Formats: sequence, structure tokens, C-alpha cells
Amino acid sequence: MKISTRVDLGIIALADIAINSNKGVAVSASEIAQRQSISQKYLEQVIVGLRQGGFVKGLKGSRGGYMLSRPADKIYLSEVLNALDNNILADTYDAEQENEIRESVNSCLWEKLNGYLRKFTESMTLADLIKQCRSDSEANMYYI
Amino acid sequence: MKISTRVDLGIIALADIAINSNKGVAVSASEIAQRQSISQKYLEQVIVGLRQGGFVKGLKGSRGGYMLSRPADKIYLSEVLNALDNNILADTYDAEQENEIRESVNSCLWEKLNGYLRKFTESMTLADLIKQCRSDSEANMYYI
DNA sequence: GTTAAAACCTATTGACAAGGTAGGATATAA
DNA sequence: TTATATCCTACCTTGTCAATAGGTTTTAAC
Repeated sequence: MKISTRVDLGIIALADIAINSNKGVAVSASEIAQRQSISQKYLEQVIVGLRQGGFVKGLKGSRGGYMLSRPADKIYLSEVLNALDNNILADTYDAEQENEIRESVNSCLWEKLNGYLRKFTESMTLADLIKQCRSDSEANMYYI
Repeated sequence: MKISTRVDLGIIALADIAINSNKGVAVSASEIAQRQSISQKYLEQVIVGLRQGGFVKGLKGSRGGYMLSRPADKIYLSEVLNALDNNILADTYDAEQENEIRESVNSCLWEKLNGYLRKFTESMTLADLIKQCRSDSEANMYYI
């Protein structure tokens, strides 16, 4: 599944902020851009999505930057993905299709795939992610 | 997961061909277009992908149309999706990322999501899809 | 043979989003 | 007061999607 640069940078930036911000010390966009070798200006735009989603808050001015606005174990990846992108976890169709084949393909294929994506991302938090594939999250894997 | 019209139509058309073609009787693009209420011209382009993928063969001329070139239980949905779209089942990244966070995000998140999508679509055939559709509609009929 | 029907081929178009770039306005700690 | 940072707005280029259009070739039926 190819994902957009926007989503990728958003997750990376959020993880970077979670890892590199200590008590009261914010992480600036320039730091992140440097560490991750990306465009600072574009990163700022991506972080807007993270702020509007309620995951980070920005501190203006000198020594400013970003901090998590919630503990990392209360930030679910499903929320983050939805804030950064309208497509990944969206329903495949906007409305119900009348046709029989279409309906069936939807319920047999697309809804199931969407279900897997949602179930996984709703069960994984930012904290899980930055703990680098804890064996825990292996246990959350489920098969068809 | 929002999917493109191209992929959606491709799956629908393939299912339509599988269901409506009998021995030696091909299904024309105009039939499909009428049944599914879609543009015939666009459908023809989508079917090019199905032909190049080796799922259908076209019969030119009067009384021509399309037929499956393989039994429906030998056509895996993963193959079809790959033939219609370069993104759905593709790796999230083209190359390995050097950065530690990126690698972690890739292995903990994207590779796992891709794994689910692949595992599911590699285990489901066109025949399964159609069969499931049929039992679905039978089940629905009991409710009516 | 003629004809109708169908796949097949090529080109073009409009709309839209992705992925930036750029320049500034505003807030704030030192 | 100044440096530093977020925040805001605008623009631009590129590519893809979805569709339209008009043909050319092949073939069964008459």
C-alpha cells in the first residue's frame, strides 16, 4: 500500500516529537527537519494536521516547538491516520450501491479489508510504535 | 480505504464476465456497461488491464466479447489488484530507509498493514468472491 | 461479398491532489 | 530589543484519474 509523503512525514514527526521532547522541552520543526532530512516548510504544513487533530500543541517564540498534547499511549494510530489522510481508513464507497454484484464485492472484499486496517490501527498506539515492535503487538496480530 | 474507479470497475467487470459467460458464449463490453450502468468506453480501457493480466481474453467480431482465460478458482484477487493498480499491494517504501525511526515505523506499521492486505487477497479467488456473493444474496433473500 | 457488431487502438481533455516553495505575520523567551 | 519559533496565506508544477471521442481491425451471420 503506497502511502503519501504527507502521512509518512506526519507519523515520523509525531514519533520524533514523542521521543525527543522531555518535560517542558519542546521539539522545533527545524530540529525534526534536520534529523529526518526533510523540508522544514513542508513539515510545518504537515504538523498543522497533527495540531488540528489534537495530538501536538505548538509553543510559539524563542525556545518554542512542539510537544505531545496527550500521553503517547493514549494516541491511537487510527486517529492519527484519519487526521492526516481522508482515504486510508475511509469507506471504499460513499454510498450504498444498488447493484447486486457491487454490493457483494463491497461486503466481501472492501469492507473486510477496511475492517483489518481499522482493527489494527485502532489497537496500536504511538507508544506501541516507538517501543519498536514490542512482542506485544505481535500478539495483537490476527489472521483471517 | 478509498479505491479508484478503475480498480472497482475492473473487479466488477471480471465478476460479471465470470457470472454471465457460459460455455463458448462471450460477454460484451456493452452488456456489462448496461448491466452495471457505467461508461462502455471507459470500461473497455479498464478491461485492457484485465486482458494484459491474463484474466480474460477478448473475441473480436460479431457475437464477440470477453471470457475468462482461466477458471475463476485459479484467479487470485491479489493478482487482479496488482494488474489494475500499482499502489494497493505495493510496498510502502521504494527503498530501505536509513533512519532508525523510519525503519521502525516501516516494520511495525506499514509492513504489517501490507501483510494483512496481501495475505487476505492472496487467499481469496474470484470464485470465492462470487460464491460468497451468492451465499450473501441467498441469505438476504431469507430475510425478505 | 456485404454488413453489422464487436474488440482494439490512440489521442485529448478537465479536474483535482500531491508535493512542494515562498514570504511574511505573530508570539515569546532571553 | 532581538532572535527564534510557530502560524498563515498564496502560489506553482507535476502527475494521475476519469472520461470522451473517433477511429481501425477482425469476424460471424446474412
